[in-house]
Amino acid sequence: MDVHKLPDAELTVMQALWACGGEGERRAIEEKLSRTMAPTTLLTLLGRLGDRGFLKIEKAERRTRYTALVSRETYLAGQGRRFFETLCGGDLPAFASALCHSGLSKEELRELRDLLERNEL
Amino acid sequence: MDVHKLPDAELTVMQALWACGGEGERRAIEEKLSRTMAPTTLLTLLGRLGDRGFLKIEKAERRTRYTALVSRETYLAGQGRRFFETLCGGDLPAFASALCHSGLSKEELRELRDLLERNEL
DNA sequence: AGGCTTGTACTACATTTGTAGAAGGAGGCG
DNA sequence: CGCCTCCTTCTACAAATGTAGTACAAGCCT
Repeated sequence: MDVHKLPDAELTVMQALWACGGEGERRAIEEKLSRTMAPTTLLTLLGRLGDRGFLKIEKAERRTRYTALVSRETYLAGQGRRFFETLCGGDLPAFASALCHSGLSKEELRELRDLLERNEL
Repeated sequence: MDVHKLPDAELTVMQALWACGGEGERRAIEEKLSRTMAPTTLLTLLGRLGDRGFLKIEKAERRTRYTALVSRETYLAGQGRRFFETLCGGDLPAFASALCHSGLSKEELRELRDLLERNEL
């Protein structure tokens, strides 16, 4: 249940993999990356993510296939929890205040409330 | 406006400093720490936080006084923003979903909505 | 005054993270 | 068949992070 935090570079790669629908080859992932990095760098990060159990690596003759083992939703939920517990110390008012001052517009906040209400059911 | 992310160990120290009301001497901070660490370790971390501009270090003859330059609220708001923008990619529904699945109870979620509504005004 | 206590400054070092070059294997092309 | 290209594996290394020992200054106790 406790999803470990990823270093920034690895998170970037996971985001790309999730953007590929959770699986793909190196090339596809590379295209979804929000910033460039040497192919070997990407491979290194993918390897580390594999070690951490965030994805599965299947080697074919020519290509290698990467499949996410942790979904974006799961990861986000884990980090949301982390934010609330670790950063805010489990203090709801502090949490709410942080959200309110995190640069969201009034409309966005209103929408967020709606979404929370609907999700809640 | 963009508050940089702190490494875990340094965050732990800042939390302790904030718990001291934003300023104090090494000893006071040490008492608020959520976990133990060698005094020298604490000093090292305080020094690094000073370098980052998170706190001010004033040396007296015998004691040294540490004063937070970044408030807890500011930091939390910055990290909330970071969570929304970087982790959730600015996607409000994903953000809401993450909050809903982050282990908060129904009551807590309801309270969160209320707090958001009140803060919003 | 001599030694113990407390506090700080330096220095050190293992790990983790960020990045990538060198090298080797496999398929395609002239 | 020999070469070029693409992909991956290994190895490397600097910077950031986590943790702490050593050493030295200022009081304090006897």
